[in-house]
Amino acid sequence: MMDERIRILLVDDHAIVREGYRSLLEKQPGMEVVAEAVDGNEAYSLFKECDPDLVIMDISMPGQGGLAAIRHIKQRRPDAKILVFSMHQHPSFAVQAIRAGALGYVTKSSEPDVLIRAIHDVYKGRHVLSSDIAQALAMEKLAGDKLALEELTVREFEILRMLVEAKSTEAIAATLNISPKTVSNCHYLIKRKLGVNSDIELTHLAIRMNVVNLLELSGVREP
Amino acid sequence: MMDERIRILLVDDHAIVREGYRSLLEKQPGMEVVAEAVDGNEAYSLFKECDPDLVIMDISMPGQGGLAAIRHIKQRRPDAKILVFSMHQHPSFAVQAIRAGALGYVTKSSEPDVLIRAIHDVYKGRHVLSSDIAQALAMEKLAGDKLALEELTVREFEILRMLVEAKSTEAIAATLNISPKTVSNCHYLIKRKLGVNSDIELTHLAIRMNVVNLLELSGVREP
DNA sequence: CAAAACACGGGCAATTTGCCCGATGTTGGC
DNA sequence: GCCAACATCGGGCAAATTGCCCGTGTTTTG
Repeated sequence: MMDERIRILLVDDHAIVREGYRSLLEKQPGMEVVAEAVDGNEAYSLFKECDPDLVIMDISMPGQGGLAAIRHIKQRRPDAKILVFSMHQHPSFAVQAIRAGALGYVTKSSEPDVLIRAIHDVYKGRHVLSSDIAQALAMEKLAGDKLALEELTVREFEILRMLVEAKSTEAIAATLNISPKTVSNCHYLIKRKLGVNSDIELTHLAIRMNVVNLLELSGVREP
Repeated sequence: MMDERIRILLVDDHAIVREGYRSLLEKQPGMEVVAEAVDGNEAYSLFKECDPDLVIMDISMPGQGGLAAIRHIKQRRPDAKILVFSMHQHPSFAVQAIRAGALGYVTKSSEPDVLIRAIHDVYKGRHVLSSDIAQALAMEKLAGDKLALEELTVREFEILRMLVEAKSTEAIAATLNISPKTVSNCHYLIKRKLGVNSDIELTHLAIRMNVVNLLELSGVREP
């Protein structure tokens, strides 16, 4: 009865962020970090091994990304509790994460207590969205500005991100373990769904939608 | 004599990252976090107020970002020790940060001990680059893509700009009163001269080189 | 359980790309 | 005045890619 601590698997590629989680969660009597992973593959392996009560996951990681890991975990255990904790403010990310099977989505700008509350909620099986995201989504809905991005499937979204990072078709195919032809097909479907007819337009759209971080592509220029 | 702890000002907009720093730095006897800021403005105010020995700064923050803050601080106190700790692997960031006046640049993927070492080095006035960045910079030097842009003829540059604005080959041909075939040829020559092999890479390069205005492409940014 | 949606990939025509070539200016040094 | 160097302009053609359709398994959903 005493021992109902939430056993947590932590997934983030930044050591300092993991340090932050640990430090934060150690102060919570009802929580315990039982494992840490630095990418999607390790996340899945450790999930199998540890069978945690809850997973806190970043979704922008090198290699096999977080979305794939979420689907993978959900496939193995459909009732897994996954809370995504991402730096991306753009609501599309939240939409994709929830569709991939996450129960909650909280931005890294959120205060620690928001995260703690989100963990409790997700642990109880409730959906959680941090307020900035919820607001952005609401705005979008009100404006009727349904983003074409949300029409994309999780897989397509995943491939889109790799494409705009200028990864080659072959590289993407190798990463995802699928045929280059499938990637190429997907590339075409993405372009059709988004209504663009060149890779350059696609890149613009991706930048505008914050699918990729402008700052990662550009030298920083500040006034 | 005993009390030569390095007094540190921490600047990062993510609470969890600050938590991570604090937790990490608390374990270091020679270091002490004397203040924390969440953006560039607050960083400058607190710098004036606290006069810390060293500043650890993230550079991708909302509002007037970290680079402006670095310049501002350096202007006030040219011998200020600033260590940039950023999630961005792209070397442009490091270049910009160092130019702005930072002494060191370490990526967030780095292990905690790398950060600790970097702090000591920067405190002593030494330059520090994390090894992934150093490697990327070396690569860039070898590739020499900075000079490549200057190899372009005026015409090529003109066409490049239209291309990255997502104008079609036909539209460009019509505008310039030349054959679409010429534009297509030029497109190829540009890619060859710049050493890229896809339009997406071309777009990235163009954005990095400021051939196109980021703000024109990026639409509305989230708060 | 049936229908829809999705992931995956083959096939194939229609473009586009990559690369080479030659025909014209036009600029600049000798 | 002449040659060289270079930029501009485009044709040609094989190789690669794209656009589009299709069929097959597998989940999700109503």
